[in-house]
Amino acid sequence: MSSPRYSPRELEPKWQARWEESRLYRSTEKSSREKFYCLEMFPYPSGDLHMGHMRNYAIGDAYARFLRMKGYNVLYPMGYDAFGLPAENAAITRKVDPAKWTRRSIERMMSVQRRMGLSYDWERTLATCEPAYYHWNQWIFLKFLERGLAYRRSAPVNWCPSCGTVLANEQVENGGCWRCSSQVEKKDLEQWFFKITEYADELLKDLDALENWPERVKTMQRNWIGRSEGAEIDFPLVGSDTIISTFTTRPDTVFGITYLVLAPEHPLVAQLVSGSEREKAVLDFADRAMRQSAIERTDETRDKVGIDTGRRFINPVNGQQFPILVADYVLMEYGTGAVMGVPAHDQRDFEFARKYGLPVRVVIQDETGALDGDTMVCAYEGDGPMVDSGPFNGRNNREAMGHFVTHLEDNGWGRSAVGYRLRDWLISRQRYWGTPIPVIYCGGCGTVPVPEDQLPVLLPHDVEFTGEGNPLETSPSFLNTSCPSCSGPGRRETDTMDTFIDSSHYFFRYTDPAYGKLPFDPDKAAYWMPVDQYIGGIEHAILHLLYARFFTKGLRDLGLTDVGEPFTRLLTQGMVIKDGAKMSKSMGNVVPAEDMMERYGADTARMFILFASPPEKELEWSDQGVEGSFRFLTRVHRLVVENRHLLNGAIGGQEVEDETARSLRHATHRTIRKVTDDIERRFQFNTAISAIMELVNELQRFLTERGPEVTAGRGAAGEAIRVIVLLLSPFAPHLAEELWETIGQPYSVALQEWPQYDPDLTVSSSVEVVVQVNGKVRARFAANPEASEEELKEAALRIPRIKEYLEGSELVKLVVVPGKLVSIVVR
RNA sequence: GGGGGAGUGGCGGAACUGGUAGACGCAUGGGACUUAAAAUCCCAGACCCGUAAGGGUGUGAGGGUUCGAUUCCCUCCUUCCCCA
Repeated sequence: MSSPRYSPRELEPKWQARWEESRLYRSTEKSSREKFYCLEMFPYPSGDLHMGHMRNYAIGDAYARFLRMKGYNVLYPMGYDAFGLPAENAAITRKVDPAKWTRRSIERMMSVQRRMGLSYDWERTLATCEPAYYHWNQWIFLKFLERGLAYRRSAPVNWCPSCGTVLANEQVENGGCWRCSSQVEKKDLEQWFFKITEYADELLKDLDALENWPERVKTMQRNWIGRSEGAEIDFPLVGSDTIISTFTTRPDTVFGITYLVLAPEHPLVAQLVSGSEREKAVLDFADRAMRQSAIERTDETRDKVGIDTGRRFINPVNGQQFPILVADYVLMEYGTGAVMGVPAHDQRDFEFARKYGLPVRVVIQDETGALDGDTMVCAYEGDGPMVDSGPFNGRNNREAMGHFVTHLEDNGWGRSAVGYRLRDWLISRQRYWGTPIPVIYCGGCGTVPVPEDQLPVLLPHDVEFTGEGNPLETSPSFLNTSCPSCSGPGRRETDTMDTFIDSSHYFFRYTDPAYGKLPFDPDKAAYWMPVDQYIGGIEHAILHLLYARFFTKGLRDLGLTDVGEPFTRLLTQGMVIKDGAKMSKSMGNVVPAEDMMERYGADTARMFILFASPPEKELEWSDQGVEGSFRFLTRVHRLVVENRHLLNGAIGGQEVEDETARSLRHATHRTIRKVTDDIERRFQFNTAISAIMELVNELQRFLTERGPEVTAGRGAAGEAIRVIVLLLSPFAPHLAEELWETIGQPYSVALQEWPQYDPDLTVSSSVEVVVQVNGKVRARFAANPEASEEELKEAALRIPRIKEYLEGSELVKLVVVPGKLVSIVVR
């Protein structure tokens, strides 16, 4: 019997066209089925679809297809995170319009995604660079402004000299720019911020309820938010009314304070030394320190440098006076920009105090009770009884912690306080290809928001891309406008928004991407949100996932949604590796997705990606492995085509079955159970695919044994074929669709119900039981799975080989695990 | 420096609740088919000793708990990620 070859090149485009034309994957809210929102992190359209993308989509699509067959009403959309630097750089170097460049890239990206045969509802596609989308960035900005969640202030900011723009704290990695790795500088600039710190506590607390997020992502977010409890303490200046406030997590050490250090940026520095003979020296020092990066300044291996201001303060708890210094290792961004020095109980303070000859005063003793500030060689950071601490002497420092705060509060010296590492989100970018911030500056009225009915503020086209400065400043038509308030001349804000704003609410927009009244239709969002399964790279563990959570809470507080957390379940996929290194252009080890599909077809590529590794782990690329997946699909294709006549008869149960047929049916039903469980509960596609391979092998053995006519067990074989096609359809949808038609079933395989297993057919009639003697496997025997402990014990002891082991020895212990093993201990 | 993963044949990986380590696949060796090759199909295989039956060793290293540990606990090594 000859059969047509498996030819993905013909078969895949054919089915893709058919799916599109029948609008097979369109989703609507009008359904009695339970909703499921499955989402992949949308890509930045660079034009190249790399293996990381492909892996992301192969996982998401398999899952979405599985859920549809399981009976859910699935929303599975795709869009493009289309603002950003590469488009603008192309404009500078090649003089192409960023909008055109981006549109072309999106088209290229989309065509590869279509070739993958992904089951997106393409009618919901969006691109964040479209005015219909970024309109809503501006709208949300205005609402945030009204509520005080957006504000402008001058602050020392991270400046990337190479990108020519400022960066948020989250976008600085190891002191470098997250995009180009250039060393980040500090600059004082007027910038727009979003007040994410207002939600710091909620963002932290709600992590606990995200049961289906990877623990490490939650840990990373917790560390990033960095909540710490402690106290804010006020220190009066000697000879002045001025007060310096510091935050500390160790109020129990206040009696050990021997100096105070200010950050070079601290606003009081200039005032403190004004007119004194130290003025010049201190200001010069501060100037030099500020020019260094935060990384250099806080490097713990490096010598700390400071300078005395000559001024002194009073420690309110004991009335003693100590010096105030300025030092480079204190940063203005953390706490209040002032740090109390307790050298006896903080190693950094200790090193600093020894270097500058500052006193070291022990207030917590260790177990020897012999700590002495003058002789100790390192700080004691442990716990113990308090000494030299007034009313607290003799008490344990940990236990007294709360009482210290009360003591401070009662005397008006300070208050309990909570500190966060999280800073407000700096959203201004001095770039063209982003969302214009909808604000106008008027000589008379000051900063005036653009009225809602004048949105969107569109990006102008009369701009020059020189590579220097913000291109928006070269556009007179954009720059010059009239004040919405007094109609006088006004000047538009030329900063654009951080593109992470675009990705902070796009998942709401998918629920109705054309909606014109608000960022999204509240009713539709109420139906679809939250996202039930989100899939993307671990690199977004902090940035995007934190911003998106913040926005969701912000939108909730605007009354647009009841949802407080956007993503119920999160899957972070592992990287794609080749030859032991991350697949990247710079490594030169990239395997282009398009080439893969050209050679083997989309189904093979998808099969290999899912089979080679579980989704969360790294995936080692192997060209030979791909070959293997292709061989498997070819084998399935031939097997089904050559045996399609078997489907004409009855399926299972309705004919006399011999033992071999019965065992094939068992294999079929156990495979259904295994594959379902692997996808649904374990999210482990590699083992699901292995299970299908095993069933294919089993079926092939069966058919070879029976010969082409298959007199007995036709039903069992037919059932296996049908099940294989169905189980395969989430992973290799084109081939499954083709084979489904081949075996005479109605279009489409994607609309079929996921096969169910018959529990009776998953129970085997016999299990192999292992007999261990002193922990070593010495024999095996077949037993009834229901056999009692007593029966198994007797059966094991009857085995001649086991008898030999027992001869001349004393049986010490015997353990029986029903259905599994008998373990015998002898001496 | 702090926090969190990971370490299993030649390779990717499996072993889900402490119960037969190495499923499935790749590569390899042997065989069938073929004039030949490709493709396909069948068989073999952790390592060591042994013709074999069988025995011993084995999940990064060392120790512990247990009748039994890839799985739990302690110490250490290597590596990756995050934060400094």
